[in-house]
Amino acid sequence: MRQKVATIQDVARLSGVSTATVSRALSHPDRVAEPTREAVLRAVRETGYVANPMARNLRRRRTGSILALVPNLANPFFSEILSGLASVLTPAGYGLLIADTHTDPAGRLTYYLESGLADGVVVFDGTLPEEALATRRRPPVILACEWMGETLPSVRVDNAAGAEIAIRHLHEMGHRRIGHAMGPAGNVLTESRLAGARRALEALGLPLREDWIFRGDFGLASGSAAAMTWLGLKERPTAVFCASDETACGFMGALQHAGISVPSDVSVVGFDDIEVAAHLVPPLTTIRQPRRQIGRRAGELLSAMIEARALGGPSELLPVELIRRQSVAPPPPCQGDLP
Amino acid sequence: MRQKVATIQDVARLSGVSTATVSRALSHPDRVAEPTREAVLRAVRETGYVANPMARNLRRRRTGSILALVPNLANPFFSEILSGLASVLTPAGYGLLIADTHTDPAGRLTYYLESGLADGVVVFDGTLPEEALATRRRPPVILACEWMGETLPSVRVDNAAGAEIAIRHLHEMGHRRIGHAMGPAGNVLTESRLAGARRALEALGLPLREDWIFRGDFGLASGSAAAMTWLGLKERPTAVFCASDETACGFMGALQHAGISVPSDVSVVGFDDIEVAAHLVPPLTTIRQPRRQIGRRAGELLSAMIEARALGGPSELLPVELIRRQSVAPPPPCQGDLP
DNA sequence: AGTGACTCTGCAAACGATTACATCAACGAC
DNA sequence: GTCGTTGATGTAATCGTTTGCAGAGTCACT
Repeated sequence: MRQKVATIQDVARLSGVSTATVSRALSHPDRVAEPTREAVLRAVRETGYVANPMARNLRRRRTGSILALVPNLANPFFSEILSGLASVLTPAGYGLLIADTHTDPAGRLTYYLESGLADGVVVFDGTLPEEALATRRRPPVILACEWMGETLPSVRVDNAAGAEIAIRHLHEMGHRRIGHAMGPAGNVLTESRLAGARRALEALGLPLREDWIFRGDFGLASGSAAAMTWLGLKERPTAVFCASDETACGFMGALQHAGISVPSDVSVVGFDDIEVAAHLVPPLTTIRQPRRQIGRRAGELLSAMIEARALGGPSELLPVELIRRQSVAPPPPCQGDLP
Repeated sequence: MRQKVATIQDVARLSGVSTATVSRALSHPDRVAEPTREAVLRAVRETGYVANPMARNLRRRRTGSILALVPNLANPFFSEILSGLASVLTPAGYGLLIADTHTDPAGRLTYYLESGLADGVVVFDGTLPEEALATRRRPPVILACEWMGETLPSVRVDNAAGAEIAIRHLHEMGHRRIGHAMGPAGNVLTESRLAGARRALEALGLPLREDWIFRGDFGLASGSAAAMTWLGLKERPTAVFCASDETACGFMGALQHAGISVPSDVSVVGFDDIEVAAHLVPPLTTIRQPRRQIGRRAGELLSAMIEARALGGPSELLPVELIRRQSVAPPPPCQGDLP
């Protein structure tokens, strides 16, 4: 029951010109005489003509869309970044195609890159095999948040620096026994936040005890799990730096459900500054990543690469910021410093 | 610096057959003789040939993608639904194109529908002008969560019933003074949750006082705002049913920051069961919407419509469920029932 | 009047696949 | 030996644009 849609031929016939002229009247208005243009536009209005994007793209050898590879679409962390991305891509004439790399079969990934399905790709998943992205005849690629090696351009924050700021803040508030709830093993963010935390602690002359490192995956549940581990500890850290806000939220929640008070009994710092952080009880002190801006810059740099037909381009490091809220307080007096 | 990619012609030449045979060997393997097929496949491997989707789609008169119109991409409520959607669309051979209807200019919307950019559309934004969707020569459209009139098929939950369940639960727990934190005006979800709440209250012989209705927009901030209003009330409801979990979270947070205790001083019920709800303090009692399943069913129904070349199709109502957690308790004894 | 220069438009060739139709060989039945 | 059938392949049209090239007209200047 699909209507037959008007083609450029119909418009040409109706306005008494050739299809070439119709095409020009629409995409290069200044290359066609005023009266002709008007006739064409009238015919366009009359037929309701809209150019077929497939045909156009085939001819122009482009696709008009950008592909975002997201590790897990269900993770709200990405939604705001995608929103920033869309806000710059749409005006630039690109559609945003989204694929979830965890639910997609792995082989599909190279397909995405080689098929010419997109004019450019934004990769949010640093765990993708690097060689998959190294394939030739691929469109420009930019990494957002996560990154790999030095080869591909990326937009991200200085994660290690963020971790250092978090640790130093806890130290300034008097904490000497500091733990860390990690992200997933093998992830660059995990590694560099851990490294930053470790570096800061060493600079302060504090040990990062192995049993104060809680393995996780950035998720809520892994925060709860860390809380359970914390509860079982004989010697507990008085503060925990969580590798993500979600984890911090799960951690605080589980602790409080168990009757532990935050920040009186234990202080918590997160990472990301997701929207809910300010509304938690207590409001979460955290390291803010400018997520919307990450999306925007990724989009801008990528369009520039496409424009320039370049496979490489500049990277960008955006600033992080410590957001002080109420999940951090001086450590409980009874516990004192380590010797 | 873009590599010249292999076309079907190259494969044909290399394997010594016609392009027709190459095409058949790839898309209808059983229609071509065994040895020929092998020769073709070998040539494909050798050249690294991947069919150009633009050309294929042009010829097949399809696009291979589905468009999701989301009111606000930054809202995590949608991420899990989109994830469910992607999980059924990808295996079915469709890409997921996403557009944010709030950042996109309005005119763009009709363009999206009429341009033939997508083989089908999932609309999450019930506030779109209905006539925009009524346009002819549009692809199949399905509404998810929100809905309009009776014309278009939709996948959603029974919002009014959900609201009734919430109210009845509060009533069973002893509450007689019940308020409601609304969603945005003019939204169908807002209307039907409000209507459900009102109906349940009337059935129980309880008034829904005007000053116990807090206007909002489903967001966190509007929850905080409702809390401020609540604090300023002379006569306060002992329980508030919030139209979304985000709002409930903002509401509880702000109340607790002001020293009010949940659920001892006031009980709260949310709507949605977003992931964080279980990790809040106290864990939030809420009405669960099967979000991932909403996405999945929307995808399935939409593919069926596309398959059948039908502009209409069945709607689907998915069940809601009361998730009892700890944000609801009997009302404080001192306040008693209304006369 | 001849000559560039310039503007506007049309012709027709891409773009890269799919597929209706034609062709041809092999085969079995009569 | 002929005919119809079947299966594999090739030929060429088609999808709906964009765009290089060329032709036609106009104008100004020598």
